[in-house]
Amino acid sequence: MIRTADKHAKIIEAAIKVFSRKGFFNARIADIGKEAQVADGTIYLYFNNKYDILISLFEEEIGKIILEVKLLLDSEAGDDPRQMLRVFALHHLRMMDDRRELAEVLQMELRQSNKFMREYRLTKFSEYLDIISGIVKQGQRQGIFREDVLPGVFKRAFFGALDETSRLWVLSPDHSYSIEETADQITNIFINGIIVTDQQ
Amino acid sequence: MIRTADKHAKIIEAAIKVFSRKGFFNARIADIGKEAQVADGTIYLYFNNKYDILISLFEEEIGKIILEVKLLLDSEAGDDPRQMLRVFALHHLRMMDDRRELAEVLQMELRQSNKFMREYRLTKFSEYLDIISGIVKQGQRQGIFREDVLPGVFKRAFFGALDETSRLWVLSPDHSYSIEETADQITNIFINGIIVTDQQ
Amino acid sequence: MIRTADKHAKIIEAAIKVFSRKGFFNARIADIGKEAQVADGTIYLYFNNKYDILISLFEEEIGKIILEVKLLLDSEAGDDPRQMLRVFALHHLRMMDDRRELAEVLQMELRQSNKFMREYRLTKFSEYLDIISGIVKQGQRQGIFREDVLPGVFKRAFFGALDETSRLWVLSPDHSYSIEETADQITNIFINGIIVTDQQ
Amino acid sequence: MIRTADKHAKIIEAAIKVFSRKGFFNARIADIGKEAQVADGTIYLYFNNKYDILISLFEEEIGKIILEVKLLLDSEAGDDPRQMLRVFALHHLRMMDDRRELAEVLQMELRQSNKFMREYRLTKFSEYLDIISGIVKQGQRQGIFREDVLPGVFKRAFFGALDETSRLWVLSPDHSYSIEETADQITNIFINGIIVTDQQ
DNA sequence: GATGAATGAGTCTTCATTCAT
DNA sequence: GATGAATGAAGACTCATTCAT
Repeated sequence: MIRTADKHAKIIEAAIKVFSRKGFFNARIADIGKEAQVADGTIYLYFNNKYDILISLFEEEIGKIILEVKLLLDSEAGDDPRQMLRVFALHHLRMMDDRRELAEVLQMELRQSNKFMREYRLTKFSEYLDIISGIVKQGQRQGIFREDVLPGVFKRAFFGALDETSRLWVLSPDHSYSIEETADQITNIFINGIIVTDQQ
Repeated sequence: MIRTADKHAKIIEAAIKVFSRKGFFNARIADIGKEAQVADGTIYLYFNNKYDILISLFEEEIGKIILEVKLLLDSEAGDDPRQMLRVFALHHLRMMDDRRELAEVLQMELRQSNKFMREYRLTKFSEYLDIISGIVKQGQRQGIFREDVLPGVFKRAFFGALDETSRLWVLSPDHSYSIEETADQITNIFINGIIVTDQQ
Repeated sequence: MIRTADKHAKIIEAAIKVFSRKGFFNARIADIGKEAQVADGTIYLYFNNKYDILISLFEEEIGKIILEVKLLLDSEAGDDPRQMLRVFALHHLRMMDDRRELAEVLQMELRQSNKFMREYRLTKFSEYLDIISGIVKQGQRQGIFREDVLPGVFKRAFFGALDETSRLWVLSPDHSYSIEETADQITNIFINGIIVTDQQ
Repeated sequence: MIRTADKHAKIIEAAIKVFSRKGFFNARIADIGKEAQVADGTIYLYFNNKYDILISLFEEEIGKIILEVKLLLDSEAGDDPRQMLRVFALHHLRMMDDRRELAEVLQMELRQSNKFMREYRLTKFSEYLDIISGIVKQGQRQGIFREDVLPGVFKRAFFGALDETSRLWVLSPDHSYSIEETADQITNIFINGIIVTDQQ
């Protein structure tokens, strides 16, 4: 039914707003209900419990981001892994800037969840990080990136750099530097850091 | 009094253990009391409330880390900003590996706190990050690092990379790569990323 | 309509199963709906509320039992009040054994209901007990039972003895004694207890 | 500490009142707290949960009753099992009459509990019933009661008769017959029912 | 200073009941 | 008549904090 899909989405949207405002633990189910304009009990028709809302939110929203970034990589990065990293970084920072509330939730709650809801396994998040290591591996096959770079370390370092940087805007929304500038800065550092140079 | 100092420290230590095990919100004051072998009420002789324990923990422990890393930079890095970044990275990862429980607390709770306890201002954390930007600035003055690198962006990117990487061990303590190897990987990426090269 | 009667009966049957399994208070309307294969809302077309299901169940099922036992008394007990008590006891215990689920509901819920749903007056239950006192009175008129026996006390004592005894099977369905044996034991005690003897 | 014992007892007393008034399921913890003049949370310092209050209540109160009746049997019944049954019946009915609220709770809730809190095993209740079968066995050894009477059936029948009868007063406190009269009636029936007579 | 019993506000979750379809 | 999605009141239980000892 259309109703059903509607309400599920409305609740997730409301939860993003409320969690971003108060944090997961300080948010009350009643807050989400009010924001989504449904009764408290209705939430439990779509989610098992409060944790389940957070987990669903993570998986669904990160799922959307993955689709977006993959589309963008296909259409705008060609086959150049340097360009791909640039596209990934720019998309990540833009998304974090456009969807401020979602960004806050991801930054604040994802880590806790990783630990306390281990049963759920944040599979989508892993998938997101694996896009980065995939790019690195491709670049290594193409002889563009150094062979000694560990993709599994790089993906975390690159994501960590982007994530920590974007917190700047989430916390203080008046950028001193533009998103594009920052994305360039970071991507340049990482590309220069792993590119094969003549003298080496 | 020495006793007093004793108990304050005992409570902080206990809080680190309990918060790392359960997270701040799931931890009960009673848990900390039991772990520290003091009565619940005693905790309120040393801290204003539950939040205050977390904030004090942050400031004091990060304060210690700052002292350690500054000492190390003085004694082992000479005047070379590349070496300084290497020392910083290695110290950070070692510390996160040695003090696993503290590492978990910092990684899980620092972000939430940044937002919800704004009044407290995590001044020590800022100070810690500023060590990185200080190194970059020095390197730029020495003509070793590129002028166009923004120290304020770099410090966050570098810290983010280290932080995200170290989560690997916190979550799955059986490293596949050694700490030294990883510290080298990351430092190399960042140094290569910002170093002044001949052709430029 | 036959359909209607059908559904009313289906719901009562389902309620017996569910109440016996979980008890009245722990049973959910949804459980009954699922068991009866009707929607939750449908139940409210046939009953005013949850209590009403229980009360209807009592009155209807006890009504059936009364009809059965009266038929049996007519056909098998002749005019002998001793035989009548025997028939009553045997029928009661057999019924409790055959309809285990109904037995559980009666034993567990009848007492609570007596108190909290006073408005409803368990008239059928009173009628059932009055069969016993009727037998006693007849026996007294016939000079078989002692005049000083109070039928109003006897009916409760006799019913209580049967009821409490039958709980043995409801709780632990593997009898050590047969139903007939037990019915005889109890009836003998009560008949011997009130019969007019030569020496008295 | 005396305080502790005090509060535990106060809560049990309050629970008896509240449960007798509203029944276990309709009673709210807040009701008990108010009645006992303690905060809701305090109740959870002395009991694990709502069920635990009921179970504790059962075990403790039945424990007291057992002590009383055993004392009475020792002091007033001599060695005559007929007299012992009489004493038991009289004590039971008197107690049910004197402690009306406790009586209601026992009559209304004991059966449900038997089923739903099986884990707890109502050991004290079993012990209480075993006093009856003990008397019967003694009477059989003395040649006063018939050998073919099954003590395990008798104990339930006798208790059931007393229990069901006493509900008369609990529900409608204005007796038409005195307690002594009723106790005599029932005991006579049961004694006559199982006594060895000359002709047998 | 130290204790820990007591407090009671706060919240997730359940579920009987309703009503638009 | 039948449905079942939606409602929202209700209540068991937790736990940070206090304060008399």
